[in-house]
Amino acid sequence: MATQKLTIQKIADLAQVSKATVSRVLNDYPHISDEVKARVLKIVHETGYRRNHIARTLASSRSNMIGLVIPSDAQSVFTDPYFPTLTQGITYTAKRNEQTLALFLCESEEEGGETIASILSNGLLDGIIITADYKDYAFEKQLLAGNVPFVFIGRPFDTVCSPYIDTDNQAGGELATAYLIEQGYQRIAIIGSDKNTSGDDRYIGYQRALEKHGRALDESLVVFGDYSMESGAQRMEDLLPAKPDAVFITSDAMALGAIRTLHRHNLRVPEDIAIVGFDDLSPALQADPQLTTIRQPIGDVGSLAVETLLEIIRNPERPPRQIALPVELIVRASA
Amino acid sequence: MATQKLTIQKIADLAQVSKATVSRVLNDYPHISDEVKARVLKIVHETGYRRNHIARTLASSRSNMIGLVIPSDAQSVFTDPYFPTLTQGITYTAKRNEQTLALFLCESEEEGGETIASILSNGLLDGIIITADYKDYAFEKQLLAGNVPFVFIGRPFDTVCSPYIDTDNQAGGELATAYLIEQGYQRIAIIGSDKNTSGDDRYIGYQRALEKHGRALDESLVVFGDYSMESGAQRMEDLLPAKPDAVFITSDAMALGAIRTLHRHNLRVPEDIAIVGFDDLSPALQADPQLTTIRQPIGDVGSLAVETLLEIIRNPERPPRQIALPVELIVRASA
DNA sequence: CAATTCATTGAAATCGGTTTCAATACAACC
DNA sequence: GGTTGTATTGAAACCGATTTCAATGAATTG
Repeated sequence: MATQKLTIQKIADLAQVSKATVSRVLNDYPHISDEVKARVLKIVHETGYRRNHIARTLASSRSNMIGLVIPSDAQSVFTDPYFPTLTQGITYTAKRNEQTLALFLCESEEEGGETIASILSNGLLDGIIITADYKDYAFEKQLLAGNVPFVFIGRPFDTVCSPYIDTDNQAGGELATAYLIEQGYQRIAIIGSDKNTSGDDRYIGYQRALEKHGRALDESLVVFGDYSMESGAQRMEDLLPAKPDAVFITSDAMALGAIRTLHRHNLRVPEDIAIVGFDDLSPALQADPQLTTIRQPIGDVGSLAVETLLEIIRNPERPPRQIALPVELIVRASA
Repeated sequence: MATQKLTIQKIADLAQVSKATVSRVLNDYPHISDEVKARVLKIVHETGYRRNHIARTLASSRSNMIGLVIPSDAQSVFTDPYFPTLTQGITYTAKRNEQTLALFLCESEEEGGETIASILSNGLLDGIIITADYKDYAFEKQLLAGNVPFVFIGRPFDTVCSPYIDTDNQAGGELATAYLIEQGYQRIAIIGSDKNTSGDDRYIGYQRALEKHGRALDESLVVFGDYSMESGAQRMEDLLPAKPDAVFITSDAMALGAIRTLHRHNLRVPEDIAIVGFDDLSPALQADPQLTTIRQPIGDVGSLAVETLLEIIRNPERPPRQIALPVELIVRASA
């Protein structure tokens, strides 16, 4: 079954038309007689011909290929269920739009810059999606200087004009905290993250909820980790002397770690300390008790990023869209 | 900073040589005078010129791009930390070899077939890596019929001649079971998986260890799940009437679920029932107590898959390599 | 010194498509 | 009937590199 190489020329010969006509048929151009169209399609079908992606790209300067750049340290891509979920949403929507997805993981800032430089200049990709959020973005300048469309996932620090898709972290923080207040908890702590914009926003939401309910901010109830399980365990340790009766923990992974710490101290969740997490990814269900948490539509963020990117590719003039998707409180057993 | 489009022709003009010469310099061909070489490189450096990847591919029919195909149902890619870890190893090694990685997730058998058909015929990829293991592979025939090099990850059912990289699941099963035997446990159960070759192999290892130690196989101590946390929880429930004092659970995620079931029954790990898992991915550390488990070098599997694939691409004649990487027992608190 | 080899370079073909431009044919209009 | 417009098609240019082939000149050989 030696699939001998089929080119558009061979198809043209078989159908007794020119290459140009075959190309037009395949690209669904108008002004082709039904007869010719049928003849060409028949041959294409019979032979199983498929256009060479590379040649199409070169000629049309549209590759139908987009990139996903994840400039993150090895550890978190590994551990954090955030990335698989996101990737899932992206690949799914990319495929639905007949886009091939290229994946770039970068382990250092420098490597990220190099990766982006190479993408910008080698003409392979129609556009790129970049997970931002936790770095002060030198990349943004680089990207704006190039002419490859891009969309950030998560709000980059200090961005003015770049398109991004994020979740509504402030609303999430407020929702979580307000829920704890309404449940009657008095000393509501937060384990936040000060390494990224989402962490900042969730903390802002926390503050806003306290304020709205006339509660003062108690600095001793505020600590910051880095979203990882380990940091959750440690920060909870730091928090115990302040005797909180509830904690808003800004990632489920940290919540998992925190619960372990509480168990070690023979404190029960939620009887002794209530917990609300953030993410609603797998750790939320793995926790014992299962977490009351804020659900972020991570998959949708990925989907929307692809759609937004494709829109920009098609219509580069449009002003950039900056979107924050709504979040939702999921009540389970931990609060 | 309008990066006006640089082509090899412009570089050639600037350096006052022909396109061909520039190409040779850039590809490090021999027989170029040092003087010309230096002149060209200087211009290239000054202008920041980079070759157009697409054009190179078309002309040389080498894209330096490989694909990773994951034909898996949505759920597991999402949940299972196996895939991120694997992907990590693959992207890392791909990058080190200056390969771009394209990612394809397929949610159904049919979609997988279509994806592979398209890869096989559109000339974009130099080769592909496919995660196998849990499907009876119609894909294998399809791949063998095409002329794109490939490597499987995990041993496909019934493969004869296809190259694959796997971990030594039989040895792992034997190691885990033997350890439990040596620790003096008497009624050693297994929660296996009968949906994939790795599950079969781990079960074979379990049987072999029993046999070597002169223990009879007790059917009531053998149940099968599907590697997921939920199935772990359920199968453990099924297992309790048989009163095991130790369980070899063939994935850490299942072990996590199983431990939850045990806790619900007020059974303690490892005092009442000891557990050995398999994988040594994040769930192993999230479990309480942390899992004694079999470490699979998943990242290495990914790396090796890339290297093997590149070797095949360079040298298609070589007979296919089928490799099983060694595993290792990691002793923690659960047994 | 003529003949041969070898390093160095450029012109042109090539990869497999898309797209522009011009040509033709046929219908519609004044 | 001549003019205009429009649908349909093909020839050829083009995308931006690599690679083949031939040409040149210098170095080596007999």
